[in-house]
Formats: sequence, C-alpha cells, structure tokens
Amino acid sequence: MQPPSPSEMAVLKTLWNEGALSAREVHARLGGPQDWSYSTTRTLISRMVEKGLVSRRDSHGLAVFAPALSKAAVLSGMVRRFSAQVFDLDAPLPASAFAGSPLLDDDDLAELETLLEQEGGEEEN
Amino acid sequence: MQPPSPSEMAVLKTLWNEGALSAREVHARLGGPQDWSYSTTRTLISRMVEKGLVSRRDSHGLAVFAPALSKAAVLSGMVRRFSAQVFDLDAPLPASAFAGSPLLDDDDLAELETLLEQEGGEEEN
DNA sequence: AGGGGTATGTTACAGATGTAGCGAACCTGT
DNA sequence: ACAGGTTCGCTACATCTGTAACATACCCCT
Repeated sequence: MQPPSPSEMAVLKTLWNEGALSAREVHARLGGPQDWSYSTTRTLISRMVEKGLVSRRDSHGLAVFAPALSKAAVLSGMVRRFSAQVFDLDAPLPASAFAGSPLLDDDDLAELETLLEQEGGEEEN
Repeated sequence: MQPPSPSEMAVLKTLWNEGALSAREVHARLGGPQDWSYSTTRTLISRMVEKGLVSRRDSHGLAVFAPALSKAAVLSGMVRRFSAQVFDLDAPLPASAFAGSPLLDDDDLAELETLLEQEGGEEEN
C-alpha cells in the first residue's frame, strides 16, 4: 500500500467522515484550511484512485468516491512506517497514545489497537 | 526546519551515533541496508548541509560532517508533525511511547520528553 | 436552438526526493 | 613525471507531490 501523502490524508479524512462523496462535495468539505482550486482537489482524488486509496463508483452518471481502506488500516500502516523509519522501532507503538485524536471514536481506537498489535506488516490483501 | 526525508534520517542516525564523519565514513557505516552508490551518499549529505540539517567543517582539507541538531530536537519535530498530520492531534504524544527505541538512551528520552511537553512548535532558533 | 453551468479527461509545470555519473584537482607511491 | 586512487563541485534524470488550466461533453432552462 502506497502511503497517502499529507494532502491525500486530508481527502481521506473527509471521506472517512462522510462516507462517499462526489469530487465537488469533497472539495466543499475541505473548503477552509486547504484552499485548493477545485482542479487540484480533483487531481488528488484521481491519483488516489490510481493508488488504490479510494474507490470510484458511478452513480447515475456522477462519479462518487469512497475510501478504499478503513481508517484503522491506513493509520496503523502510517504508525508502523513512522516508528520504524524515525525510531527504528519494530515493536508497535501503543494505540493508547492516539486516544484523544478527534479522528477516532472508541471503536476505531480498538480496531487500531488490534492492527497495531499484530506482528509484522499486513502484506498484500 | 525542513524535515529530513527518510533517506536523510538514515544519514542523521549515523552521525548522531558517530559524532562527525567524512562522506566516505558515512557511506561505509550505511553500507549494508542502504546500498547506495557513494555518489548518492554524497548528494544526500550536500542537500542536508543546504537544509541546515548537518554542518560541514574542513579538517585538514577533508570535509567532515556533523549533525546540526540534536536527536531530541529532530525527533520531537518529527513526532509533532506526524501526530498533527495523521491524527489531527495537537497535544503531544507521550515520550514514553518511544522508550524501547534503539536510538535513544535515557538522557535522550528525557530530553525528548521535555521538548514534546513544551507547548507549541519551536519556531526558529 | 443557444447559453450557462458542471463533470470529466488530459496536460502542464515547479519543487522535492532517489539515484547516480562526470570532469577537474589533489595526494601518493614508483 | 606519471598512474592510480580519492575528493569535490556540478549536472542529470526519473518519480512523486503540490498546484492548476484547458478542452470537451453533457444537462437544463429560456
């Protein structure tokens, strides 16, 4: 799994929140802080489809996008990469460190914990 | 502070360990896992000098490089960026999560903790 | 039928990163 | 004085990321 870039993370967060959105909707939700042109938003989404980070569905002629992977799956991957890369750690960080994240409810946190505890990266699936 | 890229982190780790090294020496220490050409190692080091990540000193005609920032300074920055970017967290992660890192002795860990606890990013200094 | 708005695919371009080669200058042993 | 090894500064080039425009095709209203 190619990791999402920072901008791509922003898009993913929106999709995790809202489920499935058209490009226009994604753009609207990102509105304030990102300040991209609509074109930019669309380019990001396309690249994410290529990377397999989001899936594209055609709803009555309109393209609608949804996350291809769960929050926990992506985040656990990011955490693993980070701790290996930066700290040479291969034992996982405790999921509890991320409680407090506005992205995660209790279920998400539990799932993240499970994924972080599993030995070894997830390989392909 | 521009964050070090993954490859640059590898170089920094070597320098934190060994103190100050010539390009040739850095290359030798990285030997196994990285498998770069010597040219690549040198390019990385140069870019890191430009970024202010390492300093260059001239020792009897030979260029010798040393880390420009402490382990704790760099790592705390990385942790902050990561937790903000990925988890929308602005409260800091607990330094204790990184005990166990082969990079950190107790002093490093204490320093890291201090830096992580400080409110707000470090600005310029 | 024509005009206005929207979606989609395609293309562009700069900067960062990974990766590496080239030529000039230099030291050192023969 | 020269060959061989090494350093150093420069250049190159592909890929990824950030950022965006353009040209079509399509739909709806007047």
